[in-house]
Amino acid sequence: MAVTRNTVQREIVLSTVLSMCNHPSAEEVYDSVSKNDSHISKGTVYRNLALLSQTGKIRKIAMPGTLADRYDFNLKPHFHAVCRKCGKIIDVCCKERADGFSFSEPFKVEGMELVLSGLCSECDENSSDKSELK
Amino acid sequence: MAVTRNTVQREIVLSTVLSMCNHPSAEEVYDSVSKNDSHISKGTVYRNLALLSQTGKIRKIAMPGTLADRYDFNLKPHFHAVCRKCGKIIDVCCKERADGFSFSEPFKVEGMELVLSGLCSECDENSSDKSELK
DNA sequence: CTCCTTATCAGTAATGATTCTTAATTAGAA
DNA sequence: TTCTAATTAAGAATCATTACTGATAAGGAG
Repeated sequence: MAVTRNTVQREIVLSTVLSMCNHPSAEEVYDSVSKNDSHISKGTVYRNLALLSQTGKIRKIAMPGTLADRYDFNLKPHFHAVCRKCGKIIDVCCKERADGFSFSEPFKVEGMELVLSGLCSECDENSSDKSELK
Repeated sequence: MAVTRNTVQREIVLSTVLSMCNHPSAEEVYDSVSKNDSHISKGTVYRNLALLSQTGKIRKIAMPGTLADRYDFNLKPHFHAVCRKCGKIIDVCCKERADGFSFSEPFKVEGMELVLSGLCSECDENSSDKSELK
């Protein structure tokens, strides 16, 4: 419903994410924006990252636990692996077999967290569907 | 290294999780404990849930985004699906095929988040391994 | 059984990521 | 150009979780 406007802030946030190839967090996007271009408030960065991922311009990577969420310019379907020590994120392609992961670089898998999201049967039936939950 | 003691609080937290079959969050465990048994402080509940999952008594389900983490008494390997509306968690068995998920009850999949954790090649090599990252 | 070390506790302040609030600004249709 | 709703900056608020502090108690040594 909402009419989406083209703002310079939104354009800067988008181009910043597209220029960063390291799955940046909102904080890192904010830092990069602050360093390079004009000043954009942190709330605006968060809001635009959410908006851009909703409209499919970028992709949001919801990290487990209290780790900060990341954003990805790569829209092709793939999964991610986080290094427990340095926090680096590595792309993972999922082949036909469940056990056949292929990594963009070597990675020692210690654990995995898969969470599917959607609707349970009850909520699907009485679907006044407001996306109550985050 | 740390010698683990047997405390009543730890025993209560464990038995509470074991008695709850609905993947409770730390807050829900705290509520249940407060309602039934004696008083245990919230910090103690959090600490014991972490400790119990580290020692393999229960399993921690790190939820993506800002959703509260959950705990599971079921140690058998399986994944989880969260309802976007009511937040209910449903068990998912992963068969041989990547596309072959089987659910404990009907669920409409709208999205999935898979995050592998472990060590990238650099961190694996210079492994003074302190688990710096959460 | 008593003593002693130190893991653990209760209570609460602090943290960190994210969202919300409010008043001012501005994109873009009329 | 004018008007209005979308957007912004700045900072307060929220929420899950962790850290801190002084008090308590588990369990091995004697």
